[in-house]
Amino acid sequence: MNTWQSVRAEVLARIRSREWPPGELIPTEQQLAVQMGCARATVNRALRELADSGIIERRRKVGTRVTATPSRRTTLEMPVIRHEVEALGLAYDYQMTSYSRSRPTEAAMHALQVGPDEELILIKAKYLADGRPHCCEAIWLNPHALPVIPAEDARTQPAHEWLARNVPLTHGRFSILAEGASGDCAHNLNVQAGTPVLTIERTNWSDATPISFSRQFYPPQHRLVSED
Amino acid sequence: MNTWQSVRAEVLARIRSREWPPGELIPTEQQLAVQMGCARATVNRALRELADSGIIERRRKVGTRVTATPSRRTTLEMPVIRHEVEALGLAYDYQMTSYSRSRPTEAAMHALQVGPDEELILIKAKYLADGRPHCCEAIWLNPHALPVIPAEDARTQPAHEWLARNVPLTHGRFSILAEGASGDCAHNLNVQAGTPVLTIERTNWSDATPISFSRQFYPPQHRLVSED
DNA sequence: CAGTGGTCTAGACCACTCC
DNA sequence: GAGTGGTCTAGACCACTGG
Repeated sequence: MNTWQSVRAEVLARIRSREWPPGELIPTEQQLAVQMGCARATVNRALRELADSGIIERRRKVGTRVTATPSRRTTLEMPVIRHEVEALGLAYDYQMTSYSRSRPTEAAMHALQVGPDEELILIKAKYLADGRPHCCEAIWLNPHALPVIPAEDARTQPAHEWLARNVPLTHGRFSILAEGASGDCAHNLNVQAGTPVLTIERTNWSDATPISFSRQFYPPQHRLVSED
Repeated sequence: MNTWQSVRAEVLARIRSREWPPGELIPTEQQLAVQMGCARATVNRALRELADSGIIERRRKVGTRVTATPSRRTTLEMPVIRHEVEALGLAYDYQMTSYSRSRPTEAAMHALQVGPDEELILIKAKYLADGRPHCCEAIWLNPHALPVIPAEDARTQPAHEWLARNVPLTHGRFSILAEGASGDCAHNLNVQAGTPVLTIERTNWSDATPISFSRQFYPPQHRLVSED
């Protein structure tokens, strides 16, 4: 078969068999197309996939090289929490726990590029699965950069869902870390203060303007899983 | 310009402007090719990229739909620790702290699909950045599934690097979680027992055979970062 | 300048799936 | 059966980059 998948498989096999060892150049697209009896576009598609996976590195004029020390690259899904909970077959519930205008924390200042005296909207909330705490979050919104979310809207739906529907988000940034639960977070997750929690920070941008900065906290048994 | 990037940008703009709202079908490749004045293959390339990002969903005969509630999808790099440390401009060092044959833990049993009485190779090690603990790890290897790594090799290099050079790894599975540092881990990271650590579990496979199961522990200040 | 990958095209056929 | 996306082809030109 002359599918791009079969070309990818063949190239992968030769890399794994050390016929093309790490660090070495492999044949050009033209040569491979002849060897494999297919069009160059097909070879290109196969090699592009391998390059996206970090298996090979491609440079014009130089050629295609087997990555010497492949850093694993994997695609991580950050699901909407409602889906995450429902996928477990559990009853989903969202509760806003506070809505206020507050001075930013150091991290929020930095993420949203505002000064220490600019008041931001701060919404705290928790997500329940079958009535038990699944996750809690704090999200800062810049009222100068976007329409203000009404408290009533924030009470009934996660701010992220409201954002997705009302603001054209262009890109974002994730940060994953472990930390000890602070008082508020411990209370909402129903664990002792200091319990290790998995924290996911997220900054959302609309073009050049930072829109929101959120921190979501998951109790210790929670895992982010990914395959390749 | 009739590049696939410009087609992607145009489609994205119409989605963001709500001209094509979430859940709706967008025009067919054929129609878009006419509208944008380019070949269908170019439209296909653009839409395939958007589908890979989770922005749209495509089904034969049905068409292309704007994802109703986009779950964020992001690519996470799991770098070789040596590169990670050197990229910070710090001196890298690797130290094996123990090498033994041991009965598997519950997690290792499950990951490597062995019984409770099968002895596995267990290697513990730590990684240093400028002499300070950067990460520590425990890795179980199945001696019945692969050549046994000599203790001398394990002393001088991370087992993962040895594996990459000596076994054809086909795929893997990651799991990211937060937990409290256990005694060994706390000692190696030079923190108090119970300190929150970011744990990355990884199972590597060679075709249908699980080869290795590792757990790497990072101190609280460590972050996994990713952009989209 | 020349060699390599990056992309576009026009057309074709196939694979899947709804009706 | 018919409509949609998935892929292959042969050829062409472009973009980048090393010598």
